[in-house]
Amino acid sequence: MNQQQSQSYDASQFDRPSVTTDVVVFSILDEMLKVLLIKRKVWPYEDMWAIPGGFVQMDESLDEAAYRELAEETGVTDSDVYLEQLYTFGEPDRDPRTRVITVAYFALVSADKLNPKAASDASDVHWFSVYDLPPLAFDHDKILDYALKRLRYKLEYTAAGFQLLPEKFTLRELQDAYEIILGTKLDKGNFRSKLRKTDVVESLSGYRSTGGRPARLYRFREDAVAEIKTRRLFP
Amino acid sequence: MNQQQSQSYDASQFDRPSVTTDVVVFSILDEMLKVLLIKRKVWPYEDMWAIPGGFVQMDESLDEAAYRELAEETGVTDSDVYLEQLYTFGEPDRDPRTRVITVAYFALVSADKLNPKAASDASDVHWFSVYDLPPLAFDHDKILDYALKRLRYKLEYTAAGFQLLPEKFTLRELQDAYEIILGTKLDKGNFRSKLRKTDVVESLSGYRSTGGRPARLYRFREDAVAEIKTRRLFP
DNA sequence: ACAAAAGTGTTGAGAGTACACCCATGC
DNA sequence: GCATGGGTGTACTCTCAACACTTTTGT
Repeated sequence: MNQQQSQSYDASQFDRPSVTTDVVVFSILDEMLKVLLIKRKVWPYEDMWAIPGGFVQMDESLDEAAYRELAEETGVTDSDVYLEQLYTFGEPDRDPRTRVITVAYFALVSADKLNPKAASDASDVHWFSVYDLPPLAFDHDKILDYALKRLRYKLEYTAAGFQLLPEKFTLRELQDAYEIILGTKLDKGNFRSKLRKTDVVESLSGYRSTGGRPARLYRFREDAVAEIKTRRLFP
Repeated sequence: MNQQQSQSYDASQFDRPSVTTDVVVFSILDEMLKVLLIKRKVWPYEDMWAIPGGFVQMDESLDEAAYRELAEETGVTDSDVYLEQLYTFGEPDRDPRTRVITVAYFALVSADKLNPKAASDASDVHWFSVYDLPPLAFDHDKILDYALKRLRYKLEYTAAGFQLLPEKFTLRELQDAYEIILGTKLDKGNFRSKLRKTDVVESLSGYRSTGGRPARLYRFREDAVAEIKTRRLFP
């Protein structure tokens, strides 16, 4: 049945799937890459952890639905966050109750933007290290795997990682964030020289005292174009 | 309303959106990058061109729905084609009839795999050059833009482009395909030397006669890992 | 012999990487 | 002074990109 031939076809008389948006929320807490999960209270998968999400309302776009879910769970507003559509999961049997198609998003939130409730350890909301995850409801392990892959990929060729830091930060803190997410050590000198070339940060007048020499504070330049040419397979 | 709290929430009593899959089918015909469009016969957007697609059935996955649509329009089977989920479009007013959420896919099909009907110029099915498109129904211009961007991007760092060629091909034909899609001239020597390093093709015994020296035939190596490390923003 | 297209090699510029060294502060 | 972490420079290697060159066919 083609959409193009459907004037005489009244779709409303047929079964329609439910559509939800689920948001994989990442943040850096306690020097670990963590993800926000919610404990289910009801069948199915009762008492298991799940990615926050909910039904898309008839009058809101998918992005709006995702922002709404994100705000409900973390208290962050649109401008404070990086949100990107990830993938749409639609296996017929992924939810035993009914056909549910889930448009998954992933979000990067700076720890200092989280509201107290989301940052606290309520029994039904918890931040888990991505290296120490509990069993997850539905196919949410698949969604989380996918989100983590995309986050790492994104970080390697864009400046999205800045969304995980407070507005002012030192270069060491920035490098730490990258190392935590990518799971590798980076060279200090090379990290900084490349950063200088790409013009994505600007130095501020302030300093932050550390164990040794105080570190200059920087901030992200809003107008910076922070995408790098990819190395191509074929020239 | 959270999915997690929805045991007592019977979603079926609420309105649900319709969900469709639309497939942007690319092929190389007459040495041009072309896309398959279908002429609408009914309101809305009557007599305008549109990307082929249709409703997702309750017992099929999104991928299956996309494959089914693709087969209906082109006659190609699963194994002959590259198909990838693109993005999900869900603005509330994108279809004036009812709320429709569309999971868009893009496909690469070799011209020699197309069945005669799809390859012919029936009045309601037509291959358009991506540089000479008619006005499109719904938000299909946006979908097509997005698909083209992703196709080019994909081609630059994977070997997906092979799906657009017949099984046996010369290196010149491969380079032509890349030039057509990317819209730029490539250097013959560099193209070939990089290809040699990456081990994605193997030479066959046959030759194809051309205007000058005959060209050796090659085929794509199924087992080849054809993804390249991207150049990273930060080292 | 010459045109046309296949196919290979060379070379300078710039990017990537490892590592050494200097600087400013607290104790 | 010296430990600690911030900050910079250098030198070697590898990739990129332009272009010149050789090879094999048809006419």
